[in-house]
Amino acid sequence: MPTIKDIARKANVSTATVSHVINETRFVSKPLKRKVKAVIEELGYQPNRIARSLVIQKTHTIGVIVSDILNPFYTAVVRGLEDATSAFGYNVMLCNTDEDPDKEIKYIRLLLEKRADGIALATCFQGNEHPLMGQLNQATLVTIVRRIARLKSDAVFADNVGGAYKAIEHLISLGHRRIGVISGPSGFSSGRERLEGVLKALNDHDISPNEAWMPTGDFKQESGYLLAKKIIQCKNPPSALFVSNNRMTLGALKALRELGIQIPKDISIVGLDDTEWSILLNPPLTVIHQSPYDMGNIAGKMLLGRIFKKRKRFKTNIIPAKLIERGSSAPPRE
Amino acid sequence: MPTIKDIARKANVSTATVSHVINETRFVSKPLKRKVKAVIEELGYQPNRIARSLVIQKTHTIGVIVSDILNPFYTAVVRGLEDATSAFGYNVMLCNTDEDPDKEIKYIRLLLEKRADGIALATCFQGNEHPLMGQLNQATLVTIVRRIARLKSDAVFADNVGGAYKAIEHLISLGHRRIGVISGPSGFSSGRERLEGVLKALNDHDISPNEAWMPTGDFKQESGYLLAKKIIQCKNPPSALFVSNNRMTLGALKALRELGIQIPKDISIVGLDDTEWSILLNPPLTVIHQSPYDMGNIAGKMLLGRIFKKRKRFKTNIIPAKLIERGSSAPPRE
DNA sequence: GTGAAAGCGCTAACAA
DNA sequence: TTGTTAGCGCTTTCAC
Repeated sequence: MPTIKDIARKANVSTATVSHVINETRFVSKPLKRKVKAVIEELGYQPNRIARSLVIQKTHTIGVIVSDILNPFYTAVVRGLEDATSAFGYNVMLCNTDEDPDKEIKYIRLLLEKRADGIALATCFQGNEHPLMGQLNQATLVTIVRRIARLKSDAVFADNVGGAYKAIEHLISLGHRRIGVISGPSGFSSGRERLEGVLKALNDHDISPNEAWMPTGDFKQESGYLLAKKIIQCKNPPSALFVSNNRMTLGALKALRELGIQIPKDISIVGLDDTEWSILLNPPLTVIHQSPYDMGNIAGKMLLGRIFKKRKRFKTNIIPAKLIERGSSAPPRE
Repeated sequence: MPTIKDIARKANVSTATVSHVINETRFVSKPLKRKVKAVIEELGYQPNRIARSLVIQKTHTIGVIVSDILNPFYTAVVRGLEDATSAFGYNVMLCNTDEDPDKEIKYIRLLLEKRADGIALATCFQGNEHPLMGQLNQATLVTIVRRIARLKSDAVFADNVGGAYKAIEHLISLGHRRIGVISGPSGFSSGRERLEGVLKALNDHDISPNEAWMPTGDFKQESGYLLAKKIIQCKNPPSALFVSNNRMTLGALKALRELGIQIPKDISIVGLDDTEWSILLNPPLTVIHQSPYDMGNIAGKMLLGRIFKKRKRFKTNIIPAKLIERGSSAPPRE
């Protein structure tokens, strides 16, 4: 594989000249430029970006860490990030943690050692701390989806409180007062804030929450399945159910189908996250849409902004959530 | 940011020794080792893998090029690839082409210049050639999903012929003889081979294909939508429909719903690719499952195999497709 | 057991 | 307008 030296030798110029015609970083006369380009073509020269990165201290690589790309929410986040950054010549390194803290640590270290120019992190650590806080604080970082309270960084989150509030408000406006909720782990800001929105909405309408209808899941399909069954099978089930993420919604819908529950006749359902299949269900699913693509896209832009301009103050960007009313929510039977 | 020299100086050893304790690549006495590690810890040293890559000529990076990660099929492929390679310390660079040849070219060049150790390519070029054939032939490459006939490389494909054959055979076994098919572009091996499987199955059962029921789409949702409408609205519509990829299936299902067509009463449906929502539909969707996760996983392993062992002969791996019978296919009305 | 130093393939300051 | 060369941060050969 030819190097810049081979090109220089064969074209009778210096490596500096070759470098400059490749990067258009200083004037080179027409004839020389032509000759260099011809030799590059002839030898099939491919500049070595590793060497280049070592010198310029930039890799044009962005790392993105999510729990699982198979979750369409994260798929969209990653796609948004890719679109935002690839337009500027950046590549994205995809890292799936499967909610495994060890994997997250491993990946952060790897991205740091590979000198990624930026990292978008949807952490799987619950709580306000992160074991790699020290290094993260020095990195070009944007935290996404889940907040790490003690970490100073740019951030992009969904409006979890608002989204959950809208879901509950919608059900209340339909006449429901017996409302079940499957929430997520309170260790995640997303879980905590969604529950907060739920409680706020209930409180604003003088409905006191019923513990039996409000179990906490782990954001995974299986727990949506199990908890939905539990809620339905309790002596006095609610007339409406809000499920606070798309995996658990999937599980809950499976449970309802198995139990032969009719939606929305027997129970109204509102899910969190719109998906490509929401509209295909019978009835189509009412959801809170969180705009994951936009979240990723904005995260990418914030990262680029920081890489280019070196802003000082950190910014947090809250992406609005909106209610999409479809057939799975209707007034209660009574 | 400290370098290996800083560590060496502070620990009173040579850079060679530091390097060797980091990589465990030659014996270092206990005391020295301890001291070096202490200094590394103290300064928060993070080895620079860019510099390392330049020397060892390995980046531990795999590039994967697909048309769109938002398509759950590719999501699964990428996830499988990531699992296979990350276990060996590799990172994956995600590249979405949106079926845009220019983007594909750009990404291949970029991956080559960044010296990715391997590339998994699901091309968007139709036909037997690839404009970057020369460079691809020298790269560590595995072609996936879509074949590039003239390219010599390892390969992983679905059994498109067999999958489509099973779909049609299933419908025939239910009693259908009026079978519609929405195929994909014949420029893609996936489109061509699926149609081949369809025709073979029809032929094996002495059914002559009806052109009016067998339009060719472009693998995108919109074309599934339009073509399904067209098929349903023709004077003499079929009693069963096979849709040859998941995007077009999504579109076709939307069209049927709009037209108020009952599945499987009015028409039986078989889709290609299982999805997380197939089972939630009413009725659940009968599909041909292609094991995209396995495809990605195997592609990753083949890449690693080639990186480690430098095999000489190329291998092509055909992943079997299987029929998953669910409620959307049933005997015809008559 | 350990160290000195060449070199991986580039960029860019400095010189001409 | 172009060339020389130091150095980016590592690995590894060769010497001791």
